[in-house]
Amino acid sequence: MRVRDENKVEAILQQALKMVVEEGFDGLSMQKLAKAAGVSPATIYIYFKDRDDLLVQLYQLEVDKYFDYVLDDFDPEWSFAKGLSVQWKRRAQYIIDNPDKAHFMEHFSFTPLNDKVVLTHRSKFVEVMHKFITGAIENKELVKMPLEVYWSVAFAPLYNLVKWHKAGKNMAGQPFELTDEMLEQTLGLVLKALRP
Amino acid sequence: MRVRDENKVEAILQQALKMVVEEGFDGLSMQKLAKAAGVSPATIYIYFKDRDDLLVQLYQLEVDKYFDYVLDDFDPEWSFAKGLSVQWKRRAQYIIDNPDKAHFMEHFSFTPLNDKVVLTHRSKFVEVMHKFITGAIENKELVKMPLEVYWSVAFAPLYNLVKWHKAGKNMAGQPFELTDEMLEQTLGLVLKALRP
DNA sequence: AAGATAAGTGAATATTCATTTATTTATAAA
DNA sequence: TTTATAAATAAATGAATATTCACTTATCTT
Repeated sequence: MRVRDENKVEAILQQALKMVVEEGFDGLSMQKLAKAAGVSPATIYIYFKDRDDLLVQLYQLEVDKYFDYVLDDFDPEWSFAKGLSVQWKRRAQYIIDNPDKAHFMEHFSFTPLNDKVVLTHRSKFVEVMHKFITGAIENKELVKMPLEVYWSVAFAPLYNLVKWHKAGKNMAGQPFELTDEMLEQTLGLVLKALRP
Repeated sequence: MRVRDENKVEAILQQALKMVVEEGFDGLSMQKLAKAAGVSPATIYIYFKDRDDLLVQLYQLEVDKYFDYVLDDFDPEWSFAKGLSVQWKRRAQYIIDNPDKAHFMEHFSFTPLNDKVVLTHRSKFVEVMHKFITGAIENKELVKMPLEVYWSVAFAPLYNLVKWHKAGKNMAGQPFELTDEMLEQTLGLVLKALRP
């Protein structure tokens, strides 16, 4: 039996991600992707049922990698300030180091394909987060609030800043570059918002 | 001379927006759009140079409408708390009342077409915002920070909550519905973050 | 070394795509 | 009413699309 070449499937996935970021979802065609990945179009269909399946699998793989990175070593018993700071900086580091992956994940979530995503890894992730903020609320380190409100206040500003940083321009089209100082300040503001 | 039918161009634009939201940018074809709008494909090319031009114009029109709504009656001389609250609630109202428009605008901004957008109305908007927060900083009503940091902390959480509300599920795929109480609380947290 | 089997492929399929062309239609001005 | 003109269209164009098919190739097992 001929052996499976894992480089091929990895090349397909990473080229697909790159093409979506550079040309949008409507810029991704199977033939162009095959050429970019150095395989035959038919090879893609060995590993993926169809185009949608490829994109959904790619998204799930990237989300898993991201959450693995963010959760690594995380201990829900940490103080709220430490736990949030560590998570926040991990996220910042990952998405600044991997702007294409971050852009793909966010872009994907606005796509109708988002409805096809099934959750595996993520439920574990949310469990840990839930335990973390429930504990923080009990210890009076965090104002009582729904998980979604916490998450939005804590992390949405970060994603927004990185989005503008990647685009090189702010909401008005003016040049914008994110600095460490801005990140520090934003984290400070977020901590201030959430502490009782 | 035959007279221009403005209903036609409006139908084209609104059907395009709807199709993008429901089927993604790769679900928008000119022939399907023409059929949905009740016109011939060739008619679209009377009003728009090509597919990209249609989408870019649509985006700019929607952004202009949104910002007009948000800016209406706004006075940069208001106190920081009042100015932010008014803006925040206006935004919340508009995007909750017009979920498709909001979704389209956000989705678009992750698309390569975003690079083709030129700014007219928006620079005036940013001017007003800049004056507002500069004044607030001078009056010691707002911590000193870049406009982009202010914007991200103030509004990104709102957009995130509405995004989950529209999807009907949160970051973990669990059912989610945004309540007025959550909105109130989020605004409160944002105000707390930004005030000295 | 031979056989079995899954990986991998190039070329073809029918379909859909964005856009154009030749033509008709409606209306404002004469 | 006639004329000029831009709006509007149906039908057509060639290019690009996702996917499949018949076939070849590499490698493990025997």
